[in-house]
Amino acid sequence: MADDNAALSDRYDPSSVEARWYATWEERGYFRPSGRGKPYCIVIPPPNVTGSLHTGHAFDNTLQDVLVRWKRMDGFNTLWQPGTDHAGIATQYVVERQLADEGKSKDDLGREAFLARVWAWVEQSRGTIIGQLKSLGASCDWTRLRFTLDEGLSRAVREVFVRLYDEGLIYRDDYIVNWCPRCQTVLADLEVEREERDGQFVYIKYGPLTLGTVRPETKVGDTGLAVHPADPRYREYVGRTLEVPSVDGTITMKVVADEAVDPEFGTGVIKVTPGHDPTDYEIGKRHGLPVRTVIGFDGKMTELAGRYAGMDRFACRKKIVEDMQAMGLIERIEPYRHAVGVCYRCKTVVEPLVSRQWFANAKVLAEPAIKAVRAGKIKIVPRAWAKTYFNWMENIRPWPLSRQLWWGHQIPVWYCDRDGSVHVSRTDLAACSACGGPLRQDPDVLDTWFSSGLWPFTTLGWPDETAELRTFYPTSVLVTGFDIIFFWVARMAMFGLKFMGDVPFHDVYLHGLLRDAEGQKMSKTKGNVIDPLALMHQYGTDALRFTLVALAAQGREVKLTEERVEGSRNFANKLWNAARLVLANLDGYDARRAKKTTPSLADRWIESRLAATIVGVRQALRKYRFNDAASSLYQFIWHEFCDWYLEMAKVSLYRAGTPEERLRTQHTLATALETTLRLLHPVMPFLTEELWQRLPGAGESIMLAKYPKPRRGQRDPEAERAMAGVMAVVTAIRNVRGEMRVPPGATLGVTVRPGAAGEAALGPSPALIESLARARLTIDPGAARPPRSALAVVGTAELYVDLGGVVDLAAERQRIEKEIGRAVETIAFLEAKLARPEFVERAPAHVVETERDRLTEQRHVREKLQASLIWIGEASD
RNA sequence: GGGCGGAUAGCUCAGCCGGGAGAGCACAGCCCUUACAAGGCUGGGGUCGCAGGUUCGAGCCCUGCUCCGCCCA
Repeated sequence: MADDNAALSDRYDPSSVEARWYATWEERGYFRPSGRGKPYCIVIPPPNVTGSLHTGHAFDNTLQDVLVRWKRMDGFNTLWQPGTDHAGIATQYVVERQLADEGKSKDDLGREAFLARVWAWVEQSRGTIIGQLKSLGASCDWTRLRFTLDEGLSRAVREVFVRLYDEGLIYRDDYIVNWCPRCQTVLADLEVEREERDGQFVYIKYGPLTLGTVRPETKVGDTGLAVHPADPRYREYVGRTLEVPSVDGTITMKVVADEAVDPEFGTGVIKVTPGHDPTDYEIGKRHGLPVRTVIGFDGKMTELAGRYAGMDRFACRKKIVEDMQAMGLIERIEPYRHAVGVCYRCKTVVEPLVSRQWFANAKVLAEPAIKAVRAGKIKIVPRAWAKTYFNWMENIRPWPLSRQLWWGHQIPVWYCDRDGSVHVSRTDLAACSACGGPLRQDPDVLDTWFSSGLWPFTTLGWPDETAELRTFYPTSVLVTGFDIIFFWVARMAMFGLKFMGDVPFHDVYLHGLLRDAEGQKMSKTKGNVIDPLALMHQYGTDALRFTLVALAAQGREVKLTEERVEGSRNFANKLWNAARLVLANLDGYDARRAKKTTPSLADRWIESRLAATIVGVRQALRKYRFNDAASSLYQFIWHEFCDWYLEMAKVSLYRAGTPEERLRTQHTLATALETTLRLLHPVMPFLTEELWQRLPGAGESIMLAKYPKPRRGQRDPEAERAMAGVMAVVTAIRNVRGEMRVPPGATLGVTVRPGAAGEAALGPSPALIESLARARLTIDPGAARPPRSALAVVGTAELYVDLGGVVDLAAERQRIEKEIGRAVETIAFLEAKLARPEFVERAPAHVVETERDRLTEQRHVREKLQASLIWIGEASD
């Protein structure tokens, strides 16, 4: 092993490590639940099988892997359930576009051939995605991989549909819905995005009235006019029927009064087009206005549009305005920027249309889901999102379930055309149970979120009562982006409570969304997508993972930059090299003998700091404060272990150490590093395993090792205090060196004059200070300041740094004056604070005490520094 | 229209229960000191968006305002 270690490169090379360890872990079955301990379960947010994963997925899955690896090491019976989502409309759209590139449409192929084509794509995409997750180090139990269209999950979908139908919670209705003319399907409100578009606000004359509209083409679908009931301007028209000249002759329109009209907007009059606007649909219902469908499912004007029939809706908009202008029906036209609804997949402007669809009564389902969050049975982290959840859930609207797609779970409903009966069934039906006539299955499929809403229990086996379901439901935590609270989190909460009688997860951790450096959402069309594989390849998977964990502050935007990943790569390299140093110095190390030796101040200090880090990291993970965990680890490893402890260890290893001290140092090096690797493993699994395996006494895998636990008595406040003193002295000497431009190579003579506090810490540690500060120390309580020396004040001690013949008195004066300035400022602040009786009387005693101590110390510092100025004055004479 | 965020160093962002503000990167100076130049040491840099209020004390709590962003209708 020593030979291996000697051969360690001075740079960490992830490529030679990652694939090897992942394959080993998977082969040995480490990702499967151990079957021992309390259950801990995360179900993966199933990625859409629409291609490959982006950095946002890497983010989401890294956080899950951190939790899962941590809990697994902590002795839980851990399951990370993987799978993918068929993603109805999204996947169908991707494949349709592929076909379009070949000059074909899905209708050319027909339903069956098209679906075969989608399946082929799915196989490919799914392989890519799983490969990416494995590259990321995701410790999912791949033997349990699921897909929303799997036989079992499909059975669950039917079961749910039938039960809800039987309870009257699923029903068929004619209603105005969002229609995507490109995808040829209904969309739920959630699936419609708003986009700002430039348009025109056209003021049209309707007989004696004038009104503004952004959709003049729907004029031929108008069946009424509406005003606000309290609007005095139009009171006389309410209830009247107007004969108004229009593009297609004269039409009669009833004027109604409705609260929904905003009298401030436009002229205060609106045209009512119940067939093409949700608000108008409601108004029409209230006042008995008929629905006139003038735009069809293809986005073209219908027969009812008269001479515009067959025209595209946007072409018609232009034409109708021209026609009305020619007829003098347009009063004026204003440019107008407004938000239009577009399909969330293909960005086509949606058309509100009345059609017959299947709906779920979301209001009834939502109630228990609201209560569960209120009662704390589901804990949303960060808490602020609970408000958003309530806001939506309390105003939830019927959920349109059917989609006019081919890809997905076909709705388990059969119609008999002979007797008009409707049959809802768990199993396929062939003949009408009533009349024996042939049946026709509803051609539509279910909203993709209908099946993903069942994910936490269908992946565990439901509707069968499996052992996994009993063990792992409710799952422990759901980790996902805040953008799918409504789409997914809310639906899982509803379905879980409905069908399992319990919440689907105890915690929901909602993270921000990954953005590029400019804060832009990553998208393929913008070309700003960062490929996770490319980053992993260039910087190492652990570096990417560390970066993502460090960025996971509980905000809304997570801005990823390559520089950040580079920094993490450097961090990995730092740890790699620290381990090299440790490994290169373990010759003759014997753990059993080493344990009997006495730890030095440095040993006690690093052990205490490590204990503090363990507490900090565990606490951060428990609270899903991933970035805090990352910075604790970074701070400890780089700035405490490497910057200080390793440098101090060199002293006893190379210079001042007795054999026993050397042994003890080896022991601390080995154990502290070993513990640190375990503590870091969930974040950087590959590097930690690779190094851990090289340490003496390593086991089978770091994955099976215990996660570090805090133990009573590990903190050593005395050692931390003493080390703080040593570090302050070292820093002060280095400071003088830096400010006075003394070359780092030169050894400085330093006389220490301990002050009132005694600086007891200096006693056992001059060798440490000498080494770390490259100085030769003389400790003398009675020392006078030698000529040609600079002064540093640490606490109540004075350090005289001998600068040989080269002291630049002007530079020294400048340096001292700067420090006096700082002390004077602090003193003034503290004096003012302590002079106020309110502070002294009302602030807690310990706060007052601390401030008094600081004042005393700062006064002392100022005094010494001022004396130094006098000394400089004399010396320069 | 309703709701929710954000505004802190040049940049990107942390900052928990109120006790003189931190990190990474960037910047400046000195160093190839045998773990690491993907490095070391040192340093400069802040009216915590604005205005009030509560408090002995406010980046943090309250009110109002300005600007930016997101969600819902």
